[in-house]
Amino acid sequence: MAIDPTDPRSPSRQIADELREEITSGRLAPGDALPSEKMLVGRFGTAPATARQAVRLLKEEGLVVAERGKGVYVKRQPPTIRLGSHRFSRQTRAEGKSAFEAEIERQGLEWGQEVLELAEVPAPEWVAEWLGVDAGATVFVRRRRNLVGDTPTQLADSYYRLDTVEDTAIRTPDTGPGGSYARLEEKGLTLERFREEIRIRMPTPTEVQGLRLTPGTPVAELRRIAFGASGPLEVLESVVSGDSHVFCYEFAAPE
Amino acid sequence: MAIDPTDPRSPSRQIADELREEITSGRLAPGDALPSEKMLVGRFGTAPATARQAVRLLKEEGLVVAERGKGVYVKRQPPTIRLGSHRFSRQTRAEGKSAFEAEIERQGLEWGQEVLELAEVPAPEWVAEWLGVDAGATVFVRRRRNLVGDTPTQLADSYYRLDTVEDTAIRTPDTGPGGSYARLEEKGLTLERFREEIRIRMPTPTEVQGLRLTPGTPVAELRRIAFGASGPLEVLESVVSGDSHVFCYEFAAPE
DNA sequence: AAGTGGTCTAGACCACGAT
DNA sequence: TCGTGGTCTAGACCACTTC
Repeated sequence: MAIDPTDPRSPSRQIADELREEITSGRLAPGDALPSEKMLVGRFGTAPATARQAVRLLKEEGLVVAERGKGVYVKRQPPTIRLGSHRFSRQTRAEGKSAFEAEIERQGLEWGQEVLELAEVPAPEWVAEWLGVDAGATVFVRRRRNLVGDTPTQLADSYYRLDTVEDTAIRTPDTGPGGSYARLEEKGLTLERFREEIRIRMPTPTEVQGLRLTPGTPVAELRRIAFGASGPLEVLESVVSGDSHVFCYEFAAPE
Repeated sequence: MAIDPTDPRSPSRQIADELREEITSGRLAPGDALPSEKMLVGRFGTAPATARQAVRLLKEEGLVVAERGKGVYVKRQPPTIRLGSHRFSRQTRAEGKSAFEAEIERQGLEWGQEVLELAEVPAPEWVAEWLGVDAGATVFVRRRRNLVGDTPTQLADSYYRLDTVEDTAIRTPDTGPGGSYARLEEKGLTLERFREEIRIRMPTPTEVQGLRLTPGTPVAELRRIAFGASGPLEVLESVVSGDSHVFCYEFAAPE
């Protein structure tokens, strides 16, 4: 139970491994408090900073989360949001629901959205390339934050060519029933296929704040391009917290 | 350039933000060395541990990587491996290439694979469910590690029902040309569709070692089920390093 | 030998939560 | 008020790399 000086692992590693074992074995369940720093010092006989280092390792692994003035707790699993290709069903749009909304309600969760910015901006390089416009051309961007319950789970920026969204509710805070895709189809711009790319990384400090992420939570960066008959209609970049999302895809075996 | 005591950010945050700005602005390019701990102490006038704390924040963000006895360097972008639905083309199998192999060679990279274990094991719960066998039933598992160049990038465990792989090279170290999917099709088990789920998390210490991950690198956990006409043929669980992979999917707009 | 990061000791003060 | 974690000071020793 104490530190073994002959062990090749450093003391902080030994403490971290011991606590991790208690977590994975279930002796410490999600929501349970870890021993406080002082208790670890007493139990293992190290300096406070060494006990802290051990707890920090577990935080970096995303196993535990500290709450200021209270203690360090084994992370609870947040409700999982499944993001799948069935999001883009025309049928759900007909029912007046957006892709995100449909996905959340299908799972019986509450839903919310904040519009952060509506603006005309110079297109970032990759957006210009995907939208098929000149580098630096002006495009319309819709930045928003999606909420499940009262916790933000997704930052999403949609980019459009100016002529695509001309005279549509996509340029206004409320896009109306069925969301922006419904507005595009009303204009005769039928969505035919999608391409998505998912990258994985640690969040920037801005994203940590915007998504209220706890340390040790990675994010997925999703880029989507929605194609109509005549070319790309929307390019989306979205950052979602990794601990509450699963991406699901189904596809037939190609030739 | 020094610490501002009136700044609400803690000194280590101020140093980290300053260094991050130098990285994102390009003044410190990928591969460049950060100022050493002692230089940071001289420049900002803090205790060594405070400078260390700043560097640790950047490591947790995955922006920098420390090399023992040398210094701390801005991370280089490793070559990106695109994992897309076109991996499973029957045509590439006909050319004698496995899904992974095809993907790598398409990008002009070198390829390797180590078989870690071939065994009959009791099915983990989710595998039993996906394969459609009883919980705890015996299944065949093929554990392997994929390499690009000499760096491991992917740990992959494939599970099969015993009757599926009976009398096939899938039970042997070398599955032969076209990989295991080619062997299944030779048996008349045609692959018809796939379902994939991607989760994002921080790696376990075992995975850090197995994939030679640097601190601050998240991983993706990919679960795939391959369906034949008569039901599931293979269930795969794969862990891939987040900093060298992009997942790509294309799909038509569903009804 | 000199420089680097990794870890540790042994304290200190602060902000915050619970009582 | 007391216990908690968050941050800091001011050193120390070690393992490793480079010269």
